[in-house]
Amino acid sequence: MKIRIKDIADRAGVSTGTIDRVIHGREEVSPGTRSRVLSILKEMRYEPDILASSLASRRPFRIAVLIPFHTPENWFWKDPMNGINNACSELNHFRIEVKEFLYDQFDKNGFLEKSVELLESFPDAVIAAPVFNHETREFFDRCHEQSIPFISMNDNIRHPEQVAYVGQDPRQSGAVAAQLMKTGTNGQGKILVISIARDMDNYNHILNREKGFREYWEKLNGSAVPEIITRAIPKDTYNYIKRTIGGMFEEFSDIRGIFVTNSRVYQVARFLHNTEQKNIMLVGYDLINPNIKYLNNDTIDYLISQKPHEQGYKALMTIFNALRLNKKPTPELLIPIDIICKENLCCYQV
Amino acid sequence: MKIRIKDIADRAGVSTGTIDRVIHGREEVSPGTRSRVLSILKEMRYEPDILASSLASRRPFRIAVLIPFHTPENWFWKDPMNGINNACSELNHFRIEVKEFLYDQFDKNGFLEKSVELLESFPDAVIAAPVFNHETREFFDRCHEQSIPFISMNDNIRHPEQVAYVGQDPRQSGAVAAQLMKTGTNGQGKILVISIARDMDNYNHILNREKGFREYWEKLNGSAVPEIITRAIPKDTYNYIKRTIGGMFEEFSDIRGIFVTNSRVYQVARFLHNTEQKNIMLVGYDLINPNIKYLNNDTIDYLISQKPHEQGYKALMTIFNALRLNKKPTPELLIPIDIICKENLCCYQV
DNA sequence: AAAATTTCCGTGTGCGCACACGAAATTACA
DNA sequence: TGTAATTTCGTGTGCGCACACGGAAATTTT
Repeated sequence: MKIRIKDIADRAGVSTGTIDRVIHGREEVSPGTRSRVLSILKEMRYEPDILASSLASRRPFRIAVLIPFHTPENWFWKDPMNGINNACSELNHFRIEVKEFLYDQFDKNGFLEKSVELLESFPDAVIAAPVFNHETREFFDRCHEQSIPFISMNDNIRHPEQVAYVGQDPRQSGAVAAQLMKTGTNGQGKILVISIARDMDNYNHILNREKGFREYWEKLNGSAVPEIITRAIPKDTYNYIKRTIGGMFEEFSDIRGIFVTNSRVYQVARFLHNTEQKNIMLVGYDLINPNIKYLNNDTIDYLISQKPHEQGYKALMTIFNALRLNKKPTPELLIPIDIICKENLCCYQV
Repeated sequence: MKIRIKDIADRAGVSTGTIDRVIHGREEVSPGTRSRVLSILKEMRYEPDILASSLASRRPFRIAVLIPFHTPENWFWKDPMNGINNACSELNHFRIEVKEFLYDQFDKNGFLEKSVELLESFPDAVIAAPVFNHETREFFDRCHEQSIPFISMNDNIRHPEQVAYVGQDPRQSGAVAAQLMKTGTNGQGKILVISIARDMDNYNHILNREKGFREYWEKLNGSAVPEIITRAIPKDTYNYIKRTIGGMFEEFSDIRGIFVTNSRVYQVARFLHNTEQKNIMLVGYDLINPNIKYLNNDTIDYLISQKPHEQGYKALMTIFNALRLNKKPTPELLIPIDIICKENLCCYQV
């Protein structure tokens, strides 16, 4: 039923050793038999038995991870790493090893150093998050030169050679936020779009989310459309935010909703809570603790989850499936845009 | 590093064959050595290598599935079965076999026949959906007698011996629907709760969803609370539904929202669409085609997904993990209560 | 033409486990 | 005490593959 190396060998009139050499692309095979074996392999649709293969090979399958490290103040990259490690432990029967190359997400040189270190370790595959766009692109080129397959997560840079991209569509998530806003405000009044970001971190995401948010209303015809006021806040200290948002409330009347384009939404929630403004609809991103706190006391109405854990998990699973099981993935693995409220929160917490 | 049977054998002063007999609970081992080996196994924390184990054993791991079949008119059980089959093909390296025992969900005798047939095939594990509560309970007892592990999905019956339950919390999903309703109506006006169900299928689910919906408003203090009017519709023909709902609109003024407690929400959507009532908020269940149609044309505002595919997938994965990998699962595997709108629909469609 | 390389390929062993077979030890029975 | 029956256990083989080793054939060198 199942085709084994032995079957191929019999058919080709050579020994299993030769088949093995062909399969693994090793030398010491004459061009003639090599091409003959290759065609028989294809013809008989040989697929290696991953059980026997993993059992017999001493060397583990080594995956290198190149993402920023997390700190007590910046836990953003903690969940993706956990997701990767969880996937790894689920697959550890297959002798998988994950090696972490973690860098400071604000230090370009640190990134470069780590990426060199990574390439010198000659891993079997790479998972990377493109924080520094240009540098990551060069790093991927280097991977390709060394013929190391790689996968990108969280932020798409569409390298022609990448196995896949795992992440969320930021435009679409902006549209989801707009739909929630429409349900809550019915298109009346004004809506603020607030981006709180120092150092432009994740700036692409923020821009695209806002874009998707605005496009939603443009596509709407016939219904009422609110006035949308955008503001970028370059500092994430509470005092600064309080002053900025407070100023906007003085400047504009009839504000019905606020859409915060990233995880800093808890700062706006804090402001609304402190000033006891109950009837403002508030939507933001990410299930981090301060956000959850304000979700539970009804200051934040909805959060959109990026599912960082699942991103890491899927990245590892996908690259394993692609390389060990020969299952070619869809090039863009889009993570669902989950809408979280107080009532369904519990199911999403790991 | 890793403990093998050989290590245990050396330690116990016997051969690997004896260890094998102890591990598999076979006879032909003296009580003395058996207990000695058992304690050494525990002490050294032996865990079998599932790779080698699957490779060496000729017999596949046979899983029996006892759920209703689906028809062109009743596709409810199609996705769970697909989820099971997908999980199976992901695990098929490990020599897994799924055998389906499908019955008519309205025919109790058919269920009984299939369950007898199943037990006579002596599977290694069972996945079942408890449509007939009492009969399923007896069936689980029978499984336990034959020492066949089993897992229940979609509807919880809490059998003491079951490996786990996979499904959604219907109460909580009712609360989610209520939260959406509150966002959309702000607690003003009246809300209808409609249950369209012939033959009381899934009746428990329906009751609990309504319960959760009502409890949400009871817990609310300080805010406006709408008047909630419940109605059960025992037939699912459009004419009947049109008459009933039409009557309610005549009877009650200021209806702002409708919550349909199951997948028949498309019938209500059809009514609203035909009568051109645009400002009624409509929330229901399940991503089935007619519902998706009305979601896309803005008649249905939100759908709650039961993720039937994921339920089947998780059921199989869980029982495999529990039995082959010795990973004990959490007894209740609750599927997230996903909120679907037109904008995030695409990510959830398989 | 013999020797020295180099190219090409077959054989054998082991990964950790399952299971069949048969041997040894023990017990039962005459 | 000897034999048969039974219990208890060890050995060997195979699952499909990876990889080391060494041998034969082809090629080059002397």
